[in-house]
Amino acid sequence: MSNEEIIRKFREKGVRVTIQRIAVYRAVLSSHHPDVDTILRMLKKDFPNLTAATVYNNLEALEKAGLIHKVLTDKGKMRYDGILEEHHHLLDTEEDVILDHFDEELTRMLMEYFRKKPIKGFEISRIMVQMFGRTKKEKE
Amino acid sequence: MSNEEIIRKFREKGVRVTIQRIAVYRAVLSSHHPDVDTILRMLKKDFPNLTAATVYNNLEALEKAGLIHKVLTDKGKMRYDGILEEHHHLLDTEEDVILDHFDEELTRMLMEYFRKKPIKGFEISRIMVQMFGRTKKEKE
DNA sequence: TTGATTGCAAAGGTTTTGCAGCTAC
DNA sequence: GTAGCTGCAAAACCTTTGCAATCAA
Repeated sequence: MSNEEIIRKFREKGVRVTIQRIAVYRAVLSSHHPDVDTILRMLKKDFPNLTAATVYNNLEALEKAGLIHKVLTDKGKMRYDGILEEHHHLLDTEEDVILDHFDEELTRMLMEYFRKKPIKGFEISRIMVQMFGRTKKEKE
Repeated sequence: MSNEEIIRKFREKGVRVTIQRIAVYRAVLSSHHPDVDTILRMLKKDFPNLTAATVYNNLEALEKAGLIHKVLTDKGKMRYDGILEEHHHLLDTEEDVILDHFDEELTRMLMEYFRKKPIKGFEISRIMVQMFGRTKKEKE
């Protein structure tokens, strides 16, 4: 994505443009669920003075603007996701594994369900289904 | 629940019985998604020497035994849930609050959905929907 | 008896905060 | 000009670990 494109996106969302913020955004887009430390390491080359505080600040700003999503690992660590596509999780109850599960039909069905049957006193912004179970062993 | 009942449950699951463990289990059952600190404070009266380490140990043991569930807040904090009945969660993205959402229709709809459209290579035993969003302020 | 649990203290790791100087708008 | 951002250091926070004494089975 070109810088101009990113800057346009930021402006659209009322997000201030700084080179660090653009870099953080790029880092999230270009890697798979990075955590803060990973992002820091990725950007240290270009921004030797960059610190965790700034990365956190920017991730928060980008998330508030709806440009990225926060994902929590099973251990409660923050990771970030630049793919805004809704997805769900398969959690292995024995092996501590989380798998992404993309299922547009499911997502749509749930959105529709809650549109018809809203929850009193709660405004939903995102729905995620967690399926607990076991990964089936494949015959070999 | 009587002590005898709890002890029977523990034995059934092969969980060692200690008074601290019983107390931690009671604390989870009797409160809403408590975090470790809340449990500690609840039990300090009766167990002045109780420490976080022991609470963590016991929560882990109880979770492994399937007697309670671990839930992660939107902020990545561990909370525990003693309700094993199927239900869903509303997670406040601002306030570190978890609300239970009982909705049999939703649960049934999802079970039906996955019965018709099973996930290849994964056997579902429990489905939980997490809805992230904001608790709406009531007009006063 | 022996393997698990407790409680204490300390460490570990992640995220947040305060603040002075700087920057985008 | 001013509200917001950066970078630094320190603090805050939550969870885990090591270990000696104790306890359940």
